[in-house]
Amino acid sequence: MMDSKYTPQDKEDKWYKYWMDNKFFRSVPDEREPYTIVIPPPNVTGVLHMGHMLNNTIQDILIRKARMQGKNACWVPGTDHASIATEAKVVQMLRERGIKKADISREEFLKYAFEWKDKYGGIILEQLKKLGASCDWDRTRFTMEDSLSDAVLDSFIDLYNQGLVYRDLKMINWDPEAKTVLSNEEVLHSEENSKLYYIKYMLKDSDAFLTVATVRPETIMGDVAIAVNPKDERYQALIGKTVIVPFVNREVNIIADDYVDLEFGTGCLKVTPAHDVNDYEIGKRHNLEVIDCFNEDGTISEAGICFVGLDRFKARKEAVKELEEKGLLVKTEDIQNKVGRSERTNAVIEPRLSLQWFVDMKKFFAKNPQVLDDVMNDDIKFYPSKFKNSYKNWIDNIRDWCISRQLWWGQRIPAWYDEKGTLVAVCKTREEALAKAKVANPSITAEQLRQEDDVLDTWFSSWLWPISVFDGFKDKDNADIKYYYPTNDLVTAPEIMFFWVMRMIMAGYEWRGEKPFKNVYYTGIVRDKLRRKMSKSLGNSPNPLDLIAQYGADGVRMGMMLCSPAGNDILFDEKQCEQGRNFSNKLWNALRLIKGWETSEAAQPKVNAVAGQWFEARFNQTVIDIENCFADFRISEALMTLYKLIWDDFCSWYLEMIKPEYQQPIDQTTLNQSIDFFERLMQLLHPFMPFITEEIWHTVRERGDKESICISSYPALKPLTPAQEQLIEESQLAFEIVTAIREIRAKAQKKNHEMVDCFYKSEGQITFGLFSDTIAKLAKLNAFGALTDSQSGFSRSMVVRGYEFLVFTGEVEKAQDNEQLLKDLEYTKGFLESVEKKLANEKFVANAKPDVLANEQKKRDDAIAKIKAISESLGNIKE
RNA sequence: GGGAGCUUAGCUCAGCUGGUUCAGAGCAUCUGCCUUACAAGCAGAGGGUCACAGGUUCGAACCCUGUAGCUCCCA
Repeated sequence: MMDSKYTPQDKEDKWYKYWMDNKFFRSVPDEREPYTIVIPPPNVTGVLHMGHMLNNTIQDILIRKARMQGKNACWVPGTDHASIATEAKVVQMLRERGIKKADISREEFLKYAFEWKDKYGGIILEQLKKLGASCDWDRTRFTMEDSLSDAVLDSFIDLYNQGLVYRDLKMINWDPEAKTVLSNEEVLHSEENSKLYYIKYMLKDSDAFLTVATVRPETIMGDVAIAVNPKDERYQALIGKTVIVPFVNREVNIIADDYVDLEFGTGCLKVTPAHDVNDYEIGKRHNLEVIDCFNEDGTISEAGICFVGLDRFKARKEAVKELEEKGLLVKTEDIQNKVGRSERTNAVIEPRLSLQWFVDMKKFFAKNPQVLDDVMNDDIKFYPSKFKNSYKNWIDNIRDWCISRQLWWGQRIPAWYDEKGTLVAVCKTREEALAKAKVANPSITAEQLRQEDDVLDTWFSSWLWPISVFDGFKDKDNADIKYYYPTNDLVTAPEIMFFWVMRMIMAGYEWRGEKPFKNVYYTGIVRDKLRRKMSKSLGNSPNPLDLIAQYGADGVRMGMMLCSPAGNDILFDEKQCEQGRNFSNKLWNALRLIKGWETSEAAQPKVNAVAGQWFEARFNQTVIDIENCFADFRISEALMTLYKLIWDDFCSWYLEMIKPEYQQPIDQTTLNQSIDFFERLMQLLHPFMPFITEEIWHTVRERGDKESICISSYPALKPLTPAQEQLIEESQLAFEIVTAIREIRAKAQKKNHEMVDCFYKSEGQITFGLFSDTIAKLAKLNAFGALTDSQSGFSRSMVVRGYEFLVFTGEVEKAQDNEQLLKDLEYTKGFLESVEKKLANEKFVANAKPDVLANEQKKRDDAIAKIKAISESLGNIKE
């Protein structure tokens, strides 16, 4: 006998192994229609978090469904090399072994890095398997492998040759912890509590002073001017005068510049071109010197003269202390200001003037206008479409993309310099570079050439991903890229729109002349019940693997999907997984019921035949509903629709209709029909809950060695016949009647096994179609028929759709039981009144469409009938 | 500061181009059931002035204007 509780743990590993052993997820080009998803490559250092769970569950649902629908489904997995994160891990590993990065060569470092990657880099992919992800693991790619690295270098060189990539000295975002530049997108800005310091700057040869407000006193040593707004009447007389910069006693001028905000602080701005983007601009306008007083690790440099070697935040404290001692600190204010932090290290970003490589985005879009256009005209469709706005807004205000990073882990930029540091060539090999260099300088030798030290941004690899995973750079016309590209769907979080989505689209048009995917589905962000984003630092994120262990992957998948409408954040609550687990158990018990039946030779009873016809109709109807949901990526709605079909229609109605008396056998026809339904329900459900559906599919019927539900044929779409439509219509009336009778039984405190009689008035006007016997069975009736004079005894009455029924419960009905009827009567009268008012309105009759009008008339007639029935019913009770 | 979006039941959300009893679903709640598939369950029930104020219309959750509150993106 099967256990009454489903235990997923032992089943899930078994089936994943079965799928892998039989290579069901393998895809190679053939004559079928392809359906392709490339995974947005997770960070190789990463471990599975709730965001991944959601994201990959959706991808798996899409890919499994496509696979069952006969498409050649290909889901390409892999990871990106995550330069900053991985480099930090490797440095840490080296430190543990007593090795300093500074003491080893670049080549040695990379050897260690690959060693680390081989050892720890696959964790997240293994975790995806626990989730049930049906990736083609033979296609697993990594952004640092040779073919993909070549693609990165080739595309860099290509862009350089077109003038789309350039090197320039600019203010950039510096991460002093990772000691590298970051792109704008990798900097997160948020409001933080800071202090605003009001500091005296003495006028030269005078006791007078200016008060300057700043949040960054540690940059005073880099001050080269004080700026005021030219319109600021307070300071007109001072423009052109000289002040003394504290600490360094530098003499600087008071200048006038429109940028200065009259309202902020005192209206006087200290200008530090090396350490602020706006100051840098002011400096350019006024030809000011740039004094960089920081080192790359955020400590004060020699150029700072004071506080040399101190960390910038310690220097700030020291500076404030010293200013106070010198009497130069006027006051301190608490303020909130925007602070930029590194997405990776959380270090406060330091604006820094630096020579870096950039992609000229405006020029790129001018060359590839489809990047914007094809999203706006839905050639690439965004779900939900509201994200088109953000996309456009971002492109309209685009800034150049900084792609160089001061790291070793990554593709080294293929640029070559001579001994003076002049760029002489952009090409892959030293030999090529030498040939190019010789054109300008015939005497140059290979040894004199120096390759760029910096590597390319990880995102400069992953934007090529939809092409490079199919080796579309190495061999432009290979069979894979021709077959799988463009891919179908990209599933990712909205915050990734600029990192991946837009850049993948850019790369797609630039190198393939074709979009990389047809649809982009943006998932919500996973938050906790309090709407806080799940994060490691808050500790509010459950460990996904623990959840899987507790509820089963199926339960967790279902739990996540039930509450994630497209584009809405999901407020994760373990209760949802519980709901998923409960559903698994429901399925399990349905299986138990069916497997427990003995069969008889008896012919199929009519009730069972009707049940079969009805469920077939409901099934077809739901398949269509689900398909429509999928067409709009309303995946959670698809699941809910299916959930209700299985729980309500199949378990609560269908199985109850056909269930034989206790320990009685069932006829073979009904059993076959039920197994058939069950099997098809499991197929519909398989994309959502792959494991339990496989288990049931194998249990409910004998299967061969290499058979699997995951490669079985998804139920076909069959439009409903008029007869089926009618059957569903009839069933709804029948169910209403059953529910009403059950309610009366409950009120009359009838035990489940106690049978009652039910008779209806209005004979001839009401028909139950094929459902008379079904009603009797489900409502536990002895007799069900038209009311005649022969019935006697105590009864309760009920009204369904304007028809009156008497349920003979054998007990006296109390007055309080009328309440519901009275309420009903009142409501219906009010309803009738509003309908009649509408119909009496000449303008309504004149303007409304004919079908609307007809409907209102029908509503009126129905209401009148209902009022009559209720009144009669109330009359009965009084007697 | 610029842009986008949201506000419907206790919670999370559906509600497409105004008109089917349109005010819905799931969860939660309440009541009664240990009925031999399932208490991780069964059967029933209650619950909303559709943020607020105006307007358009025969008719508004839906369209328009304003107000309040919230969220996100960008600077």
